[in-house]
Parts: sequence; C-alpha cells; structure tokens
Amino acid sequence: MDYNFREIESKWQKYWEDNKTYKTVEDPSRPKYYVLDMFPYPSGAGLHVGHPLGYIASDIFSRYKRLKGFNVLHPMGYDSFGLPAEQYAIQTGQHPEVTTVRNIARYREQLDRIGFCYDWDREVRTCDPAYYKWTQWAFLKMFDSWYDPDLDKARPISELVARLEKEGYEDVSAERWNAASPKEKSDILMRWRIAYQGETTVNWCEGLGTVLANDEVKDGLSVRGGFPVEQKKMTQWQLRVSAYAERLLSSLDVLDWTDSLKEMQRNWIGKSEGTEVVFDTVNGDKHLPITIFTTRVDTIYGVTFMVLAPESELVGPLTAAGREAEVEAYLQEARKKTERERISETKAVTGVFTGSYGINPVTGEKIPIWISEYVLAGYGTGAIMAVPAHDSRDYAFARKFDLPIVPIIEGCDVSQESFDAKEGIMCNSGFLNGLDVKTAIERAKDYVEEKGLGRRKTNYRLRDAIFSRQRYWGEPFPIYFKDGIPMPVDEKDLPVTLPEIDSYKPSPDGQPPLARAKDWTYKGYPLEKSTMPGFAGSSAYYLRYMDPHNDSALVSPEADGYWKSVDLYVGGTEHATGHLIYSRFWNKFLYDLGYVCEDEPFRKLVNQGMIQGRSNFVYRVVGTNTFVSNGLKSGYETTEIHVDINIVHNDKLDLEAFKAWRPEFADAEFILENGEYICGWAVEKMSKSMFNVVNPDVVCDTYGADTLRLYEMFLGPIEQSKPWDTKGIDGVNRFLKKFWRLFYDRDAWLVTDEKATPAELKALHKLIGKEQEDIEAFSYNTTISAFMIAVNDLTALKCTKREILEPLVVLLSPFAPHMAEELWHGLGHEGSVADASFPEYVAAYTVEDNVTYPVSFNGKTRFTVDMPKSAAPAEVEAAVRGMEQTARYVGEGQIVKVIVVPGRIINIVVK
RNA sequence: GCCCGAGUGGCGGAAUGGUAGACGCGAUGGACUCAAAAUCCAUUGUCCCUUAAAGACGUGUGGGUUCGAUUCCCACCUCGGGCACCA
Repeated sequence: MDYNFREIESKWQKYWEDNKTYKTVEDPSRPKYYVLDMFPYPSGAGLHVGHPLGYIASDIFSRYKRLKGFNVLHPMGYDSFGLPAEQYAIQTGQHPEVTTVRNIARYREQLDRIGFCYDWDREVRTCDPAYYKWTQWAFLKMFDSWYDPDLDKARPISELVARLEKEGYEDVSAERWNAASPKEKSDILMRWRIAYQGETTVNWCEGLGTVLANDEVKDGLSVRGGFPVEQKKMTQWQLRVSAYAERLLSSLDVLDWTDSLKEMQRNWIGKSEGTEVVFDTVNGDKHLPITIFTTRVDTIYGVTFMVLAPESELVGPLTAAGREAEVEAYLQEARKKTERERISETKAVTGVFTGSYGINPVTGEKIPIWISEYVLAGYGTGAIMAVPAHDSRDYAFARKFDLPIVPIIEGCDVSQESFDAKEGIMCNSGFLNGLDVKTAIERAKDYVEEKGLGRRKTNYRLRDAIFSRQRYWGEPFPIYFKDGIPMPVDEKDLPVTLPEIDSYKPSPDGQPPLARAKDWTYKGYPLEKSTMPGFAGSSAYYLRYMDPHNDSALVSPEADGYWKSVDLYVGGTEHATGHLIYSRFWNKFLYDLGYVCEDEPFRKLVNQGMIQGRSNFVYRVVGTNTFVSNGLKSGYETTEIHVDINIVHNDKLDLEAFKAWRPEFADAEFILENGEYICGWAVEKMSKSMFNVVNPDVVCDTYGADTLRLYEMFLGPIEQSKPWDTKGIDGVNRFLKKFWRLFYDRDAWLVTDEKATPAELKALHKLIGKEQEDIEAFSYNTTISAFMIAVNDLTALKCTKREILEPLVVLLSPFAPHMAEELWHGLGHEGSVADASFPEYVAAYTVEDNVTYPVSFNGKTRFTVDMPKSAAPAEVEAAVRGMEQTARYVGEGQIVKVIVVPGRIINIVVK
C-alpha cells in the first residue's frame, strides 16, 4: 500500500468527527491545559497559507499536551461582527449575517481539511445573540460599577450611591447629592461609572461614518479602509480603561509574553511620573490659577513662557481683551485640520499669544501664555510650562516666535538645539544650583510639595476606550433613555437583539443605522442607537469557551474554577495595543466583581510571524511578445510582469500553462536558458494582485494536510516572519513517505515483534528527548529535523520492530495526525492515537561509548585517559588531575585548570 | 527622534561559552530504468591546488573579556518591527 494521503486524510477527519475524538469535558481528576488561538474574522477571501501558521503550532502543542496526560481545552470560533461585512451590506443591501454565515462555512471547510483537534461543540460566534447576550451583560456590569481607588478595584455603583447619600464623595457633598434631580444624579454618577457616557474628543472617520478607538487609527487613517480621521468633540459611550492603567502595567511583569510585546503595552500605557504645579495667571486685572504637568520640575528656573492646548477650556478665560479675533482665527484653523494634517505638518510650528501672563511660582517671574497645537488637550492638564533650553518642542516654538531661551545646566550649548538629556549640573537655578539633574528633580519635587505649590503626579497615556460605533453590524447597547437619562435594560431581558432594517446606511438625518428600525424601544422608551465596537465581542470569548452553552451565566464558577485562564495563547502582534489590552482590562474587571478567579486572562503568549508571499516574475522584451529567462534578461530591455505562482514550479515556468493563462500570452515566445524558463522572484505581501496567494486547499490536494502542517512548522521559528517558498515542501513530503515505508513495502506490512537492538533504541530515545524539549520551547523546526534524522537512522538499520515503531507513531501524531492515526490502527489499536501516552524517555539508551582523551604536555601526547562519552568536563578534569602520570609531568598541585570539551582536552594550564 | 528585535553558505535555517553551518531545499556526479517519474548513494562555506592531503580564512564592521566568542561587553553600520508633538 502506498502512502495515499487523500484517502487517509478524509477517512480520519470523518472518524474524528463521528467519534467526537476531540470533545473536551471538565475532569477534575486530570490536570487541565488551555490552548487558545486568536479567533479569526471570517473574511470573504478565505484562508491563505499564512493564516493557519499559528493554528498549526497551537494544534501541535495541544496534541502534545494531551499525550502528556493533560485534559486539553482547544476551541475555535469566529469574531464575526465587523466592518467588511457591513460595508459589503451597504453596497449590496444584503444582510451582513448572510455573508458572515457563508464566510464562516468556507472557513470551517478549509480549517477541517488541515486536521485540527478543535472541540467544535464549543464554537462561539460573536454575532450570535446567545453569545452577545454576555457581551451586553458585561457592559451592564460596567455601567453598574465604579472604580474605588482606596480598594483599587471595581465595586458596585450602589456602594458609591450609599456613600454619596451619607457623607458625599470627593467634591460632591451629601447635601448636593440628596438635593439633586434624577438627571443630575445620573450626570454625577457618569463621572465614576466604568462604562459611562461622556463628551470627549474622538477620532471621527467620515469615510466609515463612525468614531474609532485610538488603536483603530494609524497615521491619521482608519486601519480598516484607510479613510482620513479627524478630531471631533462628541458624546460617546466609553470604558474607563484608564482606571486600570497601573494594574495593567504592573502585572505585565508576571506574564510569560515576549519582551517586545510587553514593551509595546508599556509604551501604550505610557506611565510618566512628574509633578503638577499651580501657576497664577493675570489677564488684565483677573487672576486665575492654572495647573500644569511636567516631568522636569527641576527646569522651573528655565521657564520663559506657557502654552495651552487649543481645545483647553482655559483658552477662553485667558484670552485678553483685544486678542479675541486673533485667537479665534487660530482655533478655527486648528479645528479644521484632520489628525493626518497635523501629523504631516510636524515641522510647522504654529501658535498664538493669548495676551495673558503667568507667574512662575518659584521665581515670581511674569511670563507670556501662548496657545499651540503641540500641546494636547487630552494629556496632563492641557497646559504646560515651556523650557525651551531643555525641550526640543519648546525650543522650536521659542525660535519661531522669538521667545527667550534660558539654559540652566552648566556648559550646555543651546545655540543650535535644546539640551534634552537628563544629565549635567544645574545652574541659574537658585536652590538647585550645583546639583546633578537626577537629584535636582527629586529636590524640586520636594520643594514644590513643601511650599504647597503643587504635588507629585503620575500620568498615563492610556485613554479610556471609546465604545460606541455608529454602525449596524455590532452588539446593540442594553441601554434605553428615560427622559434623557440612560437606563440599563433589565438583565432578564437580555439579549437586546439587532433589529431588521431596510438599509445599512446612516439614517437620512445623520443618525446611526439603528435609527431606521421600526420599533427600536424598550418599555416604550428609545434604545441607544449606536452599537459596540469590534473589540467588545473578542474581549471575553476565551471565558465563554469554558462554558459555551450556559444560559444563566457567562461562565459557571465550576467551569471557570477548572479551566482558570488560558495557558497558551497564540496569535499575531497586531493586537498588542487593541484586543490584548481590552481583554486584560475586561478580565480584571470581571475578576474585581468575583465573576472569574484569575486576574490575568493569558498566562503565556506566543506571537507567530506572518507568512509573506513569494512572487514570481517573467520578463517581456519591450515591444514584443517574447519573454526572456531571468538569467539572460540583462541582454534585453524588459518589463517585469507578475506571473501566477501556480504555473511556476521551483522558479521554472510551465510554458504551456503560461500560454493558457491569459489570452494575450497565447502566442508568447520564449528565450530559454538550458531549455528552461527561469522566473525572477521577490518577497512581497501575500495578495491577489501579485498572484502569489497560496491556498492551503491546493497544498492539501497536492501534498496532503500532514505535509502542509509539517512544512509550515519546518519553515523556521514560528515567531519569525518568512516568505512562503514552495521549494522545500518536497523535503518534508519525502520524509513522510520514508516514514510510511518503515511500515509498508508496497502492500507488505513489515512490522514484527522482534526485540529492538541498542542502536534502534538509541535512535528512538534521542528523538523522544529532543521532541519533548523542543516542543516545550516551541522549536518545532528542530523537532522535525530530529525526526528526519531518526527516520534516516532507522531506515538504514532496516528497523521494522513494533517496540520502536509504535512509540514513533505516537511521536509523529502531533505533527502528522492523519498518517499517525492510520498507522496506529494498522498496528492493531482500536481508539485514536490522540489517546495514547507520550513515550517515556530513557536517557540510558542514548549514552555513547567510551572515548579516549589524549593528554598532552608541551604539544606532545604523553598518555591517554578513557572516560564514558557522557562524562561531564569536570569529571574528565578530575580524572586527569588524579592520575599518577600527571603528577609526574607537572608536579603535585601544579595544574590550574584542565579545559575539556566533549570528546577532547583542549588545554592544560600550569602554574 | 525614542524604544525593541535581528544580521551565519546559492536559499530556509541549526548551534546561547566548547569540533560553526545540524536538518531541509537547490546544485553536481552516479546507481536503478528502453525512458521518465519515484527511490537510493556520493559531493557541496571560501581560498590555495590538476586532485588529495595539509593549511589558511570564515557567523554585518571595529574593539574588548576569556585558554576558547555566532553566543558575553562597548562602539558603529544595515535591515525589520513598534511608538511618535505624551511635556
């Protein structure tokens, strides 16, 4: 019987499905292990070979852990709300659900062909009402909670209400609270709710007709669609992620994530420890104290002006009489610019003088107050003290508007640029003179606090997440408005399902699409018309997999207590500042309220790299229909043309297929080298337009799923991005065929019950040891190498013994499950190879024979020493030192060091 | 500009202080075959050389630590990724 992968693979895929081989149930008698892939958005284009890279890696790990005796949870689902389906719906009028369901079916078909061990009974879809019921539920909990800074966790809002009634809270006194109207009370609580509605500057994307979160905007363009994004003040639902900034930052330390990913999150959270300082200001005869934030309070003697953000509410009160027109003109100008324009004009320094002055609280000096775009309203207090000598932005501004520059660090040259480094000795700085900068920062902070001029303050760049989208294809908010007051829908009435509407465009009066729904009300009151963003549904999906059919809780305490959190999460880095922050926030919130038992959702995270395309080119001689082979093209003037990689094999063009590819190439002629047409190539993004997309189905048809799995892992370390290069695929395919031939010689079944030889046992156990070690380290490519060596060794030994081959099949099963299953049953087993046990590693079988070390003095071999090859260098050293001959040559105790490497003695150092 | 990460044969890559280039691809030669496919065997870092032996060189560049450096340290160059008026 030859290795017929088509037959084998479809046979076992059906077997797994029929027997529910991969169904997982909670089992307290076995240790659990939770392996999760980032679930895909089911796009219309289907999967290409880059998508399954991470899935294959996690599948191998899941299968390995299962062989090791773990109860493995390995689920899959779909992140199925999202913009592409909605954009398509707007164009075609077709309900996004229709396309989504179709795409999911296609994804499932493609995934099934690769032989994953998912428990499909646990599938989730974010657009399923039974699923998004729990997304809405979590939102209600957030709406109904506040962040208590004393306990440093979220608490029910009722506790805050009780406190307000009794003693007041912060600046809201009990009298004021108790006298407030319902609307006023609602507004007050919005200041503390975790999910709250508030006015904020948002990223408005006209092209998509919706607001976007910071991580959905890149370089001033929307990540989806690439439309320009502008800043706009709007009232939106938001999540108080910023309350968790410190916890999100500090618990990064305990996570087993890559340093680069943690660093990205640290940057995104952007903690900076500084000082808030109060400056008195004078506008004519009016005084108004304003607070600024700085990390360099030590430079306070170098302050020569102050700057406000254009959006700052201080702009109005500080605009002096007679300056209104000019200030207003500047604000108009700034408002009109989109984010992108602001960025592209980085170098252009703009600003306007308010006419007011600030008083430096330390020096008493009077300094002008300006307005400029380079100060952001959303960070710190929206106002800064400017120290042009030691801040490059202040420096540029001072140069442009001819403001004084006062250096306060000894010996620094600020004639060309500012001196930003935090080093040097202070001067011109009163009580700070003579201190080095680091000391001066601390001294100045103490000083400011002692004199009551301000206080130490930590700021974070992390902003609250804007949570409303003016779109249709997302979760509706479980919020209705009673007399303008946002009210939560009763928990028992969840889910609030999406209504049918006639068109997916915004309503004629510019409202979100849900305004088109006929009866979008609850208890007779209007429901919220925006929907939740994409990250809502993906923030807690890993919890739902633990208990996917529970209708009374997101996850039962039993299921949560058993599965706890994700042990291994595999996915791309593109979610570093989006999903991976929101999920951690969401989980911490649920943890605070006691719904989950773990503070962090993803213990260990592995980022798989991208698989790029490898494009092929043909070279048409200009003005002809003749194509010249790559090696000869320098002799001609040619145009480079992308050619479909499916008609190229190992860079050799299939001439007939090329002629048939496009009508205009039907009568193409070729200039060949050595009788072949060699194509050029380049590594590019995998995309249809470059004809370099490789479909996993095609690879499965040609080589089989097992070869695809093996090959994707053999390409290199999974974290690395690399081009898909079909060249090497024959190698792993050859390996599988060779493996098969250990069992079958054509139709003859070779396996015998003879006893294995030491050489055979050695080959097997070397592999067991290596596979164990490498899989735990995610070094799959080296495991496969070890496999190839073992199979070559056993082939050379003509090994046909069950004692060796049976464990070998188990070792193969995580990588090539179909073939392993076929051979496992061939060996007479009844159940699936997935239920086998990982073979025990016996180090003794791999021990090498003795080795003879020559011991030389002055370059001449004087004697030899016999040691086992496994002896550690230290043991060899001890043996050499202890020998009589040694003492004869160098004298007792003369040896300083004997340098030994496995197999030889390199040097003997003598006193 | 700031913060990470990486530079090794014709190619993907291996080795994390101890024989650099495992394993695979490609290439060359050979066996089997009427032939092809498939399979198997051998060679394959560079230089010197008819070949071999022997030798020298060799992990981006320059220095350092060490008996010994692809690996550790310093500086630089190149590439990739992230952040970017965050005071």
